[in-house]
Amino acid sequence: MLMSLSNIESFVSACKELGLKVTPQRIAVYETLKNRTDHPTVEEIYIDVKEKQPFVSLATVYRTLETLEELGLIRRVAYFGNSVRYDANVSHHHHLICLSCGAISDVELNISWTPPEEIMGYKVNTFGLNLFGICPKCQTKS
Amino acid sequence: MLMSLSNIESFVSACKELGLKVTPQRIAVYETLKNRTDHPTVEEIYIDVKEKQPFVSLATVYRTLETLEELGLIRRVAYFGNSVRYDANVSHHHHLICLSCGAISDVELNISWTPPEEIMGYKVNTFGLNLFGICPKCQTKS
DNA sequence: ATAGCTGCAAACTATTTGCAATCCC
DNA sequence: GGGATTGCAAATAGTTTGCAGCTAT
Repeated sequence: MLMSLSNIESFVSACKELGLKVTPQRIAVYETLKNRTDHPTVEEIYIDVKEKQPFVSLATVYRTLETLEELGLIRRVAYFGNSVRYDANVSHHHHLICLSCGAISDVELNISWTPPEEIMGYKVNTFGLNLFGICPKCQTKS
Repeated sequence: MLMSLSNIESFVSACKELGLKVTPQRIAVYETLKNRTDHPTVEEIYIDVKEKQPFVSLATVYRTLETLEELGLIRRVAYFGNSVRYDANVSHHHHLICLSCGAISDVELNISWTPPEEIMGYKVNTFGLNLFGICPKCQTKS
């Protein structure tokens, strides 16, 4: 399943607006992430990206992800394992996390709850809900 | 502020029940974590523990935390920085996370919401809410 | 007595950085 | 052309592990 052209195009125009150069590596990283829903690690993204850009370096993938995250085009995900995971879905959503294998899936939940604007001295911006459980695959294994 | 004796005692008896040897290092690690509310990293715990056990090794702190976590005496916390953080509060509670400095505080929130038992094939056990914002200290700095 | 712990040092994994070459605008 | 970006390799940070000696039970 390829990413729709409009997604690439909107990524390209976002880059231009933000003053980022549009390089094939950047497109490949973003496109890879956009095509996955499983919140891959940097290493996993790197493996995918190499199919399109065989000479890409891991350092570039790290740098690209960092840049895109700073600009809000992708999101770093709360994680429990020992490596960072990324998500191209920057809209407000929540996560389902497998306690057995660490997989993370997006969930849409209608929660009629808004966080307090301020609590314990913190100015609250946003919130995220993590549901912990066992994913379908791991249920089969056990 | 020292930890109350009853906390140490209950930790000791929990260890005995679980078949763990009660070593001064373990007590020091647990006590250190129990005395803090800021979800310290392993390095931070190590620094504190050294005040009581100057010859403790970092590897022991890592191993102790791992052991205590497996037995449910402490909890590994969702994190965004590049090191793991721990929490001696194993009761159900939520987190306030500072987007600027990464500090994590416990919050008690009354949320009249229970997660679905099953969603998208996952068997859901529990959930955690993260509120993201800016902590009091960082509000002052900016 | 002995299984479990610990300290040390070395190994490993994830991530970051310096730098020269290259590429977009 | 020129600053941003890349690839490579080396450096760093965080964590884990092997092993010999020690300690709680």
